[in-house]
Amino acid sequence: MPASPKPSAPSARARRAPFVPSVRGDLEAAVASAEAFAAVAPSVPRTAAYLLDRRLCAVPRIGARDVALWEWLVTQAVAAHPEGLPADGVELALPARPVLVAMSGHGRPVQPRELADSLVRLLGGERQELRIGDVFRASIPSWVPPLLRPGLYGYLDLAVLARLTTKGGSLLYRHLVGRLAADRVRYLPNAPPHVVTIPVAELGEVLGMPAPHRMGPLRARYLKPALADLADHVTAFTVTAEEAKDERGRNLAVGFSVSLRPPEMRTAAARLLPAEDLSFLQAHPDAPDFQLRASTLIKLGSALPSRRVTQPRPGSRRRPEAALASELHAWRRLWLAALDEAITGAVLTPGYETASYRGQRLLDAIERDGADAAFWAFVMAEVDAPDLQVRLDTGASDEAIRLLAAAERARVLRFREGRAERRRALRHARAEGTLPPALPKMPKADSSPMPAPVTPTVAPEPAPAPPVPDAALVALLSTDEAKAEAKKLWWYWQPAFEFPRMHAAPKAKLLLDEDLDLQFPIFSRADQAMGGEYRANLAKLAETFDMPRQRHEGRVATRVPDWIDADLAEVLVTFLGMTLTVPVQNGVATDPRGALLRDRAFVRERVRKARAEWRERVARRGDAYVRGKPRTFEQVQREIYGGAPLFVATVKDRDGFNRVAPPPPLPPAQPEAMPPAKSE
DNA sequence: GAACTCATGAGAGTTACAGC
DNA sequence: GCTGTAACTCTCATGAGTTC
Repeated sequence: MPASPKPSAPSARARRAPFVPSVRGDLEAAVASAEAFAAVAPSVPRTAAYLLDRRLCAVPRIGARDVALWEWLVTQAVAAHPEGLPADGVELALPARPVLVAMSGHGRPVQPRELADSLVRLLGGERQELRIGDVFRASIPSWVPPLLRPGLYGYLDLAVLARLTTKGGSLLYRHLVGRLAADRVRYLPNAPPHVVTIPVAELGEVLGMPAPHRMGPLRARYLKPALADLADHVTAFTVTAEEAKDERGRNLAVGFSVSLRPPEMRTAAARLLPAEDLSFLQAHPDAPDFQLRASTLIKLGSALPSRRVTQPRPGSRRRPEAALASELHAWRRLWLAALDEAITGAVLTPGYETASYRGQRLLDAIERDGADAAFWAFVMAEVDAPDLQVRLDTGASDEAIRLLAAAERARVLRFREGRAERRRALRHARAEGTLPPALPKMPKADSSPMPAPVTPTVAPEPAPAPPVPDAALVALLSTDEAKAEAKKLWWYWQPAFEFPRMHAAPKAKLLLDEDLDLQFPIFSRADQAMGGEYRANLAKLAETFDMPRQRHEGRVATRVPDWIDADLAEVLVTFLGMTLTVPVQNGVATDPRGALLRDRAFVRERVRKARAEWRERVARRGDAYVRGKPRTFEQVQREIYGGAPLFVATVKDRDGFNRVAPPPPLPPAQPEAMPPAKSE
């Protein structure tokens, strides 16, 4: 007799909302030029099944550039069908210009005729006569959609694909990314290389070599050029190959040793951390040139596995445990020590002379890439070759504690000096008349001395100005005065950009109430001409950041909703507050109103998604979860076992099989609502 | 005898440049 | 921005000789 069907409890994974893969990097910004494409380096998610499929390798006469084109086509198809590709394939009509950028990784712009040739090689059919501004047709064959059904994902870097020159290199890169995804390999510092073994015949297929697959030609014509290509252009990992032979010397397989490189800042994922964990940064600022963003530390925590928490064993399905907040603070202290060493020249270790991010080289990197990128590179260099962290191990000596304290004091002095310098510059600029004088505490609406380029008086008018035509609006925002005002507005937002949870809502409210009219008269007039879209964005920013309160709740401090994390906070400030500051400064604000509307729509979508994800997470954590309080044993167990009841009462049925006991009858409805009389 | 290395040449692809 | 062209580079197939 077959066992009675037992309804299995849904696992935690099954109950979780499915992971939605998305492109890393701004595709739209990337295709502006080949340089922008290399800088943004968009990465696209692909399932392991798709990456390990060999039908693309078998396309006759396929080249490295064809692979780059192919991945671009699939990316566009996925973007056009976010709910899943149709089973019978996808017909696309795409502009030629972006894809030419995505194929031009070798320094020379690819020409439309080469795109046309590539399309014929990949998809067959009639050759299309193309020009750079044309739209071309492409069809994704029906074998692709089933391979892209959700599963394990790896990320292909499209900029790497554009740079690779050999077809073996491109195909091997795809295959190795697929194997890393299938084997769930994640970065761990000092982890041994992950070995991917591929039999010779299979390797021939992977590299696109026609049969017969003999090791001699395979090695000389495909494998060596491919490995050299990967060594030159792939940034995510390094790979070496070793051939395995049998006892008679016959080649059996090739073992690829893949070492993941430390994650890059742009690809690291941000995660939710309690605000109090990183409020330390806000209370301990550095000089602007060296100030780190909270989001950088959060990303670092996600990218670097913790050394204090026991990590999952190799091959485990579990993700590595992220670094603890205390570990992030330790990295920050080390960074301060390195900064102090570089500025003062007081050498701490021999690495000062040799390491890539120490001494003057560290200061150069900060000037070139910014403090956050330099900090990231410094930490990754220390992870690879620990030097300063050995010297400054606080458990080893008191001297290390003294050095770290000295670095902290140096940070305070830097910050104070920078602040004093900014104030001196402000006073100097006001004395010279390049900046308006300081505003009185109680501003007079009728005596604003701010010079305006077109009309000198900018007092708020009772009736809204009639809409200015777009050309006039663009002209208004193209003057030198408007550019100066945009620069001033950009600086005005900086505190909110750095510390959004503290400053974003107050800044938005201040701008709405008085500062926009008084300090930014040109922007105020432009906003009136745009129908008040900028003010609407500011109102949206203030409302999103500062939750509405009940009457009995205090209104002094900003009350930031729980679902706003550090990244979303930056997005809100950037897209609602600072939208026009950069384009106006650069003189490229051709459609300011459209930009405001687009940004608001983008933010609305991000907010909706963040709120939905937060609700889902809270619901998963359990009914009695309170933010900031440790969960009970039972809550943790429920999460582990996917909500299945921890203890199940059973009874035997008439056949003698144990069944889940029916739930006990509910207590009588609301007996305590009407307490019985004491006399009873 | 199987598998490998090496040399060679054809053809396709890539790159750079001039001219429009 | 496009086209034509020549030089260069790369890919691929093939065959002779060598090694195990």
